[in-house]
Amino acid sequence: MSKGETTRERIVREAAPLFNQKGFAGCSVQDILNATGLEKGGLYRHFASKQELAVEVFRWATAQSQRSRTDGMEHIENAVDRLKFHVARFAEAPSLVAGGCMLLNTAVDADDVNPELKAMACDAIQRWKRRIAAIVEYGMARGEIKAGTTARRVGNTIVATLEGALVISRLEGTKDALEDARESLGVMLEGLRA
Amino acid sequence: MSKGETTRERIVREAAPLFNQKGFAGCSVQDILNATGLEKGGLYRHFASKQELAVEVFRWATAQSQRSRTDGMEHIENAVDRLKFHVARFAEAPSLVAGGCMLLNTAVDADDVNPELKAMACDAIQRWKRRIAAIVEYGMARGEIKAGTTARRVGNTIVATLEGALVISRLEGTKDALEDARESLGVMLEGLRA
Amino acid sequence: MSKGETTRERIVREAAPLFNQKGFAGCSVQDILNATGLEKGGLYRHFASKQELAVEVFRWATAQSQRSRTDGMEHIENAVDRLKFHVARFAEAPSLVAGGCMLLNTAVDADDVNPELKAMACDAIQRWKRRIAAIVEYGMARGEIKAGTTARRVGNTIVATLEGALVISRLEGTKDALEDARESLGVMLEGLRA
Amino acid sequence: MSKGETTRERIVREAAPLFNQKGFAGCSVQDILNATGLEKGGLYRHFASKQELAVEVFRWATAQSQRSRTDGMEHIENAVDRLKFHVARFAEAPSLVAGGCMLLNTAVDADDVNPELKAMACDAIQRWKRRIAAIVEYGMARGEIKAGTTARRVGNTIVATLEGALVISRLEGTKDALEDARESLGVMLEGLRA
DNA sequence: ACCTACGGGACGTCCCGTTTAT
DNA sequence: ATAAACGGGACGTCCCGTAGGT
Repeated sequence: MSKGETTRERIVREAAPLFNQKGFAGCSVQDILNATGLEKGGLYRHFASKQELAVEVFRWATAQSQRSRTDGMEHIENAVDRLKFHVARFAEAPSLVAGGCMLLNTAVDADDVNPELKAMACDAIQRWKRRIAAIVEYGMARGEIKAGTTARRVGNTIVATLEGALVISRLEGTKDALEDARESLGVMLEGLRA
Repeated sequence: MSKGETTRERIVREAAPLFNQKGFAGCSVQDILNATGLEKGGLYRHFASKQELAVEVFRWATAQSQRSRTDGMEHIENAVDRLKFHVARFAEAPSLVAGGCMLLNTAVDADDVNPELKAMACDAIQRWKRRIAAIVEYGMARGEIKAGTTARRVGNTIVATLEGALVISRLEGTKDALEDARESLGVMLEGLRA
Repeated sequence: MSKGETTRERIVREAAPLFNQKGFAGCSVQDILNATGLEKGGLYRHFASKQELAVEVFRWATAQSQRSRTDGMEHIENAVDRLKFHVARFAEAPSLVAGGCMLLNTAVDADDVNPELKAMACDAIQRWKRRIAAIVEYGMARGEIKAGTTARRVGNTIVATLEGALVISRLEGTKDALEDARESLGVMLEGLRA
Repeated sequence: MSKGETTRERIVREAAPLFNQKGFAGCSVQDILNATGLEKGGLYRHFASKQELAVEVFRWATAQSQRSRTDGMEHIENAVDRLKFHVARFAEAPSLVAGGCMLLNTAVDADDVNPELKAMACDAIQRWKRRIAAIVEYGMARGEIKAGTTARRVGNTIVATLEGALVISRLEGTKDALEDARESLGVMLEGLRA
């Protein structure tokens, strides 16, 4: 890996928590320079604009967290158990990058203001939901989950509840909300068993 | 109401969607001047700082939305029905101010960056949760809800799921997520009946 | 005097030694910000460009040093004595601004590179020479100086010798060159007496 | 002379006027590349840094001009005449490199900013002054110059006056100042005859 | 010796939030 | 309530000097 690539990657990694905590508008290029120890020239060699860097950061963070959330999941046979495992994973380690779930933060931050990031967030959340729905369908095919279950609804509910709970958790400084969400989702998922 | 008070209230009302859509850092004082037709001096006569205005906006928006979400609710006798009504209300009219639920937006926007607003958001969300929990307890007292139900968990779950679903809905531009959330919460609430 | 004017003047005063010591190209805007404690916006409000500031600095420094070099001179009746007084003044206090005579420094710095500053330096040096020539002519009119003396030559010689000596003095870190120049010019001026 | 040495010397020769006219800070490496037709790599093969090149340029220019100013001087027997010849030489051909006397320019440019070049300029000017003083002493020994003449003062005066006059001349675009300096120094030197 | 990559940092424009004078 | 003044600082472009690879 060339020196430039190493630097570029390092910038992304070190900028991620800044964008995630301060938001796009609230995070200045200077903040990033301070964090990385670079100067303007050093940064803008690698990214054409703050926007381009933010996009790269989002892409990187999303890839990171998806990997961490699905790692080891495939070893669980039963679909319901697999979904419960996924929920538990999130409740235990909800964010890899300081500042909470970058997906949710970006969704809120970019919504009315940054179409490019908004589209990426939308895409990422739909991929996540589809992954859950796929497990539900797989479970129905295997007869582990009640026929007639709406896969899409399960996806929406799990994602919505977990993300909402994370916001509450962070606000309160407790894991309560995440634990309660896990519990409630657990009840819901048990109710799906065939 | 004096002329000064009217103007002050008008500023708050017209600034609310701007803060809500662009976030605190992303919304400039100039944006507010453009929206209100005032000049800088005119604005700073009413508010000592952008921060003070944002606080006022948050206070106003929170009061607004609480009123709208509880209006008429007290005519419903049964606790479970009352909770379902509350959920439905949110799913139908999730935000009064353009830009989504100001509570959630502020929670995400202010979290690592604006302690004053963060504290207010935390406070508001806890009041909301407590109101739900109170209904659960009232339902248990009246024998409408299973004894042993964890009131706090119901509050966390309803709030988390609704807020999470709203973010997804806005991102996707569909009501799907909100509808699915309502459905899932409906199932959960039916499960609470004694 | 308004606050802005005060600041503007302060910038000029504090930038003067920087330009004088580092030269126009060698003195960065950042150097000036550091010295004044201002930020970009604060500086560029008062000056449209680094060039404009440099011009202002030169104008100010020139006015300063002319005043200091002619102060009290007019009380000396005899023309030769007046010239000797002028020479002594320069030898004793050759520069008010750190970095040597701004006139000479600018002449050298700007010569092939900054027509605007060059023209100003040229103008200033000619005014200086003309002032000396005027004293010579006044001395001839009063019969204190030999008829037929070339006033212009006296001006050129005094200015050239003093400026050259100042450069040598600063280079060597001694007053030797300035003292020697004063002595030699003294001999020359005595030779002019009628 | 190897090809490498030729190129190195060519760079020095072609960079000299650039440094002399623009100053060290004002002359970019790119300027030198344009003048020499080299690329960055080609230049840095010969010089470790811009500073090293500047040093070499100064050394070269100083040697050049000393040679030209003393060439043929030794054929003049009488010390006063020899000094007058030296003065005349300077007045006629004051600088070999475009941009004026590199010695003076460097002295002014480097003074507060580049200790290495400053030391070299100081050294060069002192060697020059010492050469003049040596002629004065030689003249006194031969009985051509009044006993008791301060050799050092003559050196300082000649160098200061010539250098000062050159600056004025270049600024005004006339030879006037140099001619006047020659005339005045001539008078002074005649006054030294035993 | 060329060419390109690299990070440093100068420059100036624009807009920000606040204060002040009117 | 307006309008201008004020200083802070964000942004991005450009070029700088240097280092490596070819």
